[in-house]
Amino acid sequence: MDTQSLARSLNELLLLSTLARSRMHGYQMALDVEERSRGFFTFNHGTLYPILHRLEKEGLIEGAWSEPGEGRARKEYGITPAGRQYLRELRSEWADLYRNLSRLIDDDAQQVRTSAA
Amino acid sequence: MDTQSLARSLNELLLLSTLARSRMHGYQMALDVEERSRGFFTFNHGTLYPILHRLEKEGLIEGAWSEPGEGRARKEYGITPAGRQYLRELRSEWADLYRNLSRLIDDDAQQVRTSAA
DNA sequence: CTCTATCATATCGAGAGACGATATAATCTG
DNA sequence: CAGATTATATCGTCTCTCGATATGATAGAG
Repeated sequence: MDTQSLARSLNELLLLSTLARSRMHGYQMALDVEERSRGFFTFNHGTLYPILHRLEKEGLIEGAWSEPGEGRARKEYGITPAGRQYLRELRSEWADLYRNLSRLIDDDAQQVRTSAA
Repeated sequence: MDTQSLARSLNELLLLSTLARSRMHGYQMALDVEERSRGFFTFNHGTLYPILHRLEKEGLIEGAWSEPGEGRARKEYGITPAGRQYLRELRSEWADLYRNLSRLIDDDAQQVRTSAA
């Protein structure tokens, strides 16, 4: 496990899984994640945009600026096939992580119960 | 969710839950975590010791050097009551995190399945 | 019509912390 | 005795989050 990149991995997972549901622009992704998680997950703007730029650079998402004249300028993103593949990997990594973590935690809980008895 | 401190939180969880099972020294904790997770979690030494020092400073663990003459000098740690309390909080935080994450992921998986059908 | 709040994107500096490298030394093994 | 392993410690680098700050468009209030 690369613990260093956990935050990055989680942020990417949240954004990509949101984009997998439907195309949308950055600000909307942040609102969507926050709303769907009932406020549990949030995005700082200073975190959000650099991640989107990185994901686009890596070909995992694709962005297109709205036509001038169609209201406020925004960049709408969609997930690419590579992005979907990477999303599957992230999902699997987090499932593995939590599976392994639970096993240790459950062991401990049992241990605590035993030694407290 | 404070995503920045995820790595820190996970590392602390791994170490504290190990110490909750039995007293041991730092190097042994790293081996223990690695062994019990069948190699999934590992600790770099450059990560391990600073964390132990921090946890001790915060009163979550207590260390005592082995008597000189009892073989190789090592520092044996035990978890404090405050440490056990903090461990419970960490467990709960991670359970919350994964519960919230799964909910979003499951939603997406459903969406993907639906749109692929 | 003007003023303010919100929408929307962007970047920068500071700080935190993991990671690999490096150091030190005792002990065990061949 | 030599090399491997045990055991702790620290330092510099690198990555990344986070809060602050900037910019400007648009919508709604008065």
